[in-house]
Amino acid sequence: MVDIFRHFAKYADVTHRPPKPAQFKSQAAVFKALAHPGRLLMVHELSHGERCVCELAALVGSEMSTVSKHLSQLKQAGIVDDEKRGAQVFYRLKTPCVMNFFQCVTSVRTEVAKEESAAWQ
Amino acid sequence: MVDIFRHFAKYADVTHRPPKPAQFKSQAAVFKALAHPGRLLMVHELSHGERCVCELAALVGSEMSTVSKHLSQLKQAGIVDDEKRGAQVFYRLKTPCVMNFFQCVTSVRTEVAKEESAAWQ
DNA sequence: TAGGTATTTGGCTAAATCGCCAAGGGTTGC
DNA sequence: GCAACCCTTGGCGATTTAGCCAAATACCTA
Repeated sequence: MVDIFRHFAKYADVTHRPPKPAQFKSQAAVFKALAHPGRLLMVHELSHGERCVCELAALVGSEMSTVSKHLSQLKQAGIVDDEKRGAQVFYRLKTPCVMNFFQCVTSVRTEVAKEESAAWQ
Repeated sequence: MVDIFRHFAKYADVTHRPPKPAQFKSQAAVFKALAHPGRLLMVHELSHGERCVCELAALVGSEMSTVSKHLSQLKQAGIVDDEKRGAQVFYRLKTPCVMNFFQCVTSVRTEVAKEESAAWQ
């Protein structure tokens, strides 16, 4: 039987934490916030600069209340930050490194698409 | 009124595609596959090398049927690949660049934790 | 103060997800 | 063959998520 904990035990030694995956739950929350086409579109748009809620609502074509909840999720995950100026609330990317994901994800998807098209041959 | 499509129109010009967010749906599927603590733990483990299903099931402490479905999701998203050898099925990371996510996500979470601890002062 | 705009929150229903159990298929070894 | 093991699939109830509407809140202007 292989010792499946050998790598994880090494990790636990470094962090001085029990091998319980609490940090994975926290990290999963970030990915969960990005796991929605509309929210992904908003993040992409925010990479060009800050936007108010009404602009993003028009972009994704949903109710403003829906968009507001999506932005709340992104804020909760630590991906965006908001600032109220007058009657409007402007959102901006908090951690631009999130945009680095897109290149990798795109490569993943193009690889998948390549295989799917090959399956039709 | 601000022209909310100015940036998106530019993007559409480059890609020669309509501004419909079909690619965002595809990308969201990748993030959705990573949006689970158990799957994240498995991906992390697979970054050290290939593992069979029973090893991963013991690692996350779930039924093998549950783990098998999780791995199926990761495979569907193009993140992992599988190979059957004898009675066992080994999974491995297909796109190691996925691991680049973790550093950024960790920075996001530590930033959030910093703010949360500051809120207790 | 009243009215219009911008945003958030609550509530509701439909849909998706999760994890378990049971059942089935494939492989190894006796 | 057949028993044991590895893995996948189907199905089920419980939980979560999505998106709309309505209501509440905050701000600006007249």
